[in-house]
Amino acid sequence: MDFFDRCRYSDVMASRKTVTLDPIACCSPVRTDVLDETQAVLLANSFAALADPIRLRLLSHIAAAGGEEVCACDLTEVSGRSQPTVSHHMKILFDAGLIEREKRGLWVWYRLVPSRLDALRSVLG
Amino acid sequence: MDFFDRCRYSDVMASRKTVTLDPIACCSPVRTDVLDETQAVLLANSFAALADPIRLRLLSHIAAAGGEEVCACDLTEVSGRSQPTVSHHMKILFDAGLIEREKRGLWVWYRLVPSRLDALRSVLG
DNA sequence: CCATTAGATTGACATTTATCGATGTGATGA
DNA sequence: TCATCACATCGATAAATGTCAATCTAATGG
Repeated sequence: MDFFDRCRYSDVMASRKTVTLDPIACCSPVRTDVLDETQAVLLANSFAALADPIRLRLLSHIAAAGGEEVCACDLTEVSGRSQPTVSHHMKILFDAGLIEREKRGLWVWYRLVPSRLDALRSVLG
Repeated sequence: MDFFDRCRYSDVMASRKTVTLDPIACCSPVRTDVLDETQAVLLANSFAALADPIRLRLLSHIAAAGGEEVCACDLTEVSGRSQPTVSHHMKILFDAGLIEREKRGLWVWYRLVPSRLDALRSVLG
């Protein structure tokens, strides 16, 4: 699987839910090369996950835990939104690969995926 | 004008069109502190400007010019969108402070505002 | 002046998105 | 087996967004 295979939209989408490879890793910095259509769609999708104040605060709350996990049960209070709404936003962050989730007993625990934030960051520079 | 004054949403919005100060500069990295509501709204707005593939490609095209200006007249071809649509997207990038525009004669020339990309980037790390 | 040209604005439309009540699902413990 | 709990999903609705044809605006050159 070469560079271009890894950049194919269908492949990337197929891997989004399970995720072992980082779809952003294949994109060069915005600042040096002109993005092709595929890269642009992919990146836009990632930035869209950050383009909502509620999601930024949820993400920031998890990130600020410093590697510790955060219980989903705390997030309605953090965000001031209903449980279905929080669940919806967490799914978007999860699908974007920015957080991992693990269910233990009745509770769901979230943690950051720092490499994904790094990847997005590097795209900007 | 102290830290919190600079973070007030109304102030930031009022300064967005003229821009001498960088509204993002007041925000700490997502990864270390929990964002307050005001910072989150502001940042979400900035990321929203990057959350569209057409805008990413337009921005990337300007960025790839390496400090040179890019003529608006080239951008419909670059993006494959109509002139009004391109104008709409350029306005969003401009309002987000990511590009500057200058009209000379009949043409409009765009250039990147690198500091704004830097600011956004630093928020991610 | 007037015609022409580049780009912005307007208005309309279809699509997407954020939101939440209601309901589904799966784990827990009595 | 059953009630309860935490979270996900569904369905509906309102708001925001991307798109373009038509039009407006301002600069240019005759």
